[in-house]
Amino acid sequence: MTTLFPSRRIQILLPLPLQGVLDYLAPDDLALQEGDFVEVPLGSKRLQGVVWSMEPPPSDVPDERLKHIYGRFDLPALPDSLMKFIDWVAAYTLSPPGAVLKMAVSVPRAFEQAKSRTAYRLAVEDPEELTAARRKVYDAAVGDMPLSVRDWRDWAGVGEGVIRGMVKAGQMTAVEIRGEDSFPAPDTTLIAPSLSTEQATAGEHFRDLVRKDKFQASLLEGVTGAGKTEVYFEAVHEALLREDSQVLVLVPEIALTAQWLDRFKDRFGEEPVIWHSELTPVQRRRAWWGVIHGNARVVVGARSALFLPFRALKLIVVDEEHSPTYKQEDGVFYHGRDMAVVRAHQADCPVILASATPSLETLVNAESGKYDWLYLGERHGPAEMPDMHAIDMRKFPPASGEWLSDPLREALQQNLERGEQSLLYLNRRGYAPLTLCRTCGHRIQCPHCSAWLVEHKKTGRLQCHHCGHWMNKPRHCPECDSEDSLVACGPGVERVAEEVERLFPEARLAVMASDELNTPGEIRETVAAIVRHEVDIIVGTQIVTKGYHFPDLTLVGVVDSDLGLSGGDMRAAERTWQQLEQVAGRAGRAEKPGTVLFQTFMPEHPVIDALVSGDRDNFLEQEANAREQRGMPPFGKLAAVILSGADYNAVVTVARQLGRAAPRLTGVQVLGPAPAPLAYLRGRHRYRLLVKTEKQVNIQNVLRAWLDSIKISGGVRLQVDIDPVSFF
DNA sequence: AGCACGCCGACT
DNA sequence: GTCGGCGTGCTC
Repeated sequence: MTTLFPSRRIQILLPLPLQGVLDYLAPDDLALQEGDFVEVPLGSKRLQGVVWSMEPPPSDVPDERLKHIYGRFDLPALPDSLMKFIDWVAAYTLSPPGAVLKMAVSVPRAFEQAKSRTAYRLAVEDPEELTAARRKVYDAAVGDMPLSVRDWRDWAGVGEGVIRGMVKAGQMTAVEIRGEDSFPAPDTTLIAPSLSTEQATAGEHFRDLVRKDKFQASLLEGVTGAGKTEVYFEAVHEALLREDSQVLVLVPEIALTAQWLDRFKDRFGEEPVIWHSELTPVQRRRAWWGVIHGNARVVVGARSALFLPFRALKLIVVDEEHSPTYKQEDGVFYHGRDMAVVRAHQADCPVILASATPSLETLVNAESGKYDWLYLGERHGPAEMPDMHAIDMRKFPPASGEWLSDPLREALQQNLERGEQSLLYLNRRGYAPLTLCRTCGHRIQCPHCSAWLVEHKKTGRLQCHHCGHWMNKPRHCPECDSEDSLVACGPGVERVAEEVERLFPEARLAVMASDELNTPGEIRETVAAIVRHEVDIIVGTQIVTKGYHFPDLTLVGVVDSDLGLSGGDMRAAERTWQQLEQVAGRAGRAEKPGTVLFQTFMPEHPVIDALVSGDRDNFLEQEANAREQRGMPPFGKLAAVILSGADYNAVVTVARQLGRAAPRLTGVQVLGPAPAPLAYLRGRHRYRLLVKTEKQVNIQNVLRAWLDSIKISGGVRLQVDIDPVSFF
């Protein structure tokens, strides 16, 4: 059948987890190019998609089954580098390309035409005669930037009538600008802070890379407090000197970067464009439009910012590159740090991975010369590295129900007397991680997960940290019904805070945990209060490790240094070291020297030894050797196949079936199936297989061939996690 | 991801 | 005899 209007076949990628692209017909007279946003029918719905190819390969879907596209949106095309990136990520993670596209375009009302508004710019260069008011307008003008009448009024300090008069007189012309798409450009003329010699050297190196305008990955390693941010700001500055350039800075958790934003504003006069999943729909749309139209020059964001439609990416920075938060573990499983390197490669621009405690993966690449390696060994300004000591808890056991040893208590006391700030770190939210019945030994578990419920005294609840489940703390044991027999076991930050209150009733206390600080504003406020020294002792989880600078903080006590060392995870030691090194780095960041005390039951453990002796090279080398021997990443490849479902038997059946069909190839090893470490999560039973291959093996091909050979049914879901980081 | 088609329990 | 459960499969 021929259609009335001549049309051609094109391929559209829809932001849905479909197998691939779909063919559509587009009228010949509609100018289209790859990357264009179009609207198409799918079933009974209208959907937005992207032209993925104008020359589709032959397909077995005949022309007469094809539908016509409705039309094209008036938007810049999806940049070619992003299309390549989407295809690459899809192939690498074994995800449908549409699922990856979804991450790039899931912006409310992204395709609607923005309301345009009228702005005015000066039309005549240097008019000879001007009234005083009009003179003011000329003096206020910045380049030929168009402003609305109202903005001119406020900016130049004249009445609106003056502007309208100038329009009438032909001294100004009207331009239509899109309603929401402008961001103020960062100011590159501000005076940079003075840098130390090593900072300046590293900064110059990065400026050079940016000027070369080629892909190159670098590790910027620097002890905590060495001023890495100022160094990569040099690179950001250099990139911004180029016209229409864009820069992406990835941070682990955008909610926690208030201090970072302040520093950026000091350096560049404006706040960067912010991107994360908690943005309101309006903010999201505004940021996305700013990026695709090119006027969002610097974006700071969580890992999902990698999928923004940058037109002219000239630099990517991954701050705190070791952070496990870069790993996305739902939907499309990807590692933000690794994908940032790929993104930079495709955009052909430099990428800087910054950390005080680099991941083993990155260090191996730096050592092999694949990445440039810049090292900052001195703290900036007068600050020195803190003293680190282990407290052997076997020698100084606290009384039952208490968690702070005598040496740590004494150190806190002295620090208080000196009027300096202290931080107690415990990576455990809530009051107690376990509630136990003294009578029958019952442990209160989450009904939907294989995990204990954590007591939160503040809310009087027992709460699951893996799903949303909670219950009020009961008075009777749910198992044996004994009254008042439930006891809290182990410490969380709330409990340590309680102990501090008891010990130092006069001290001003702040608890920093995600349960206490819900919004970026609350975090900002608490951080500011600490900086103003309105707090003497901080008790905090994870979130205190996020690069804060507290000048008066001189003592850090790690309540349980051993937490996280047990439990078979190949990254347990590395991660614990990173975390503790980062916490330790909060101490003594200004003039006053810092002390760090690690409470531990195994002071001889390599992690504790590495921290106390400062010999991290030796520690990391051992870690690397251990992994190399076992063929683990980064020396081999690893993927996890996770099966989950509400019906235990169905899950096990599929798992066994997969295990039997496991590929038998040289250089490929399949481990399992075995119950996944969290064997029951959110009401689903979980089984896992691990695939380990030698480095030269294409693990994706192995997985595809294997997984395609098995038919999965019965409500069982299969997820593939390439390069898994957490093993839960 | 939606949404429609399709085979087995409690209602007018 | 029909309404409806959500299990499987398709959408160009």
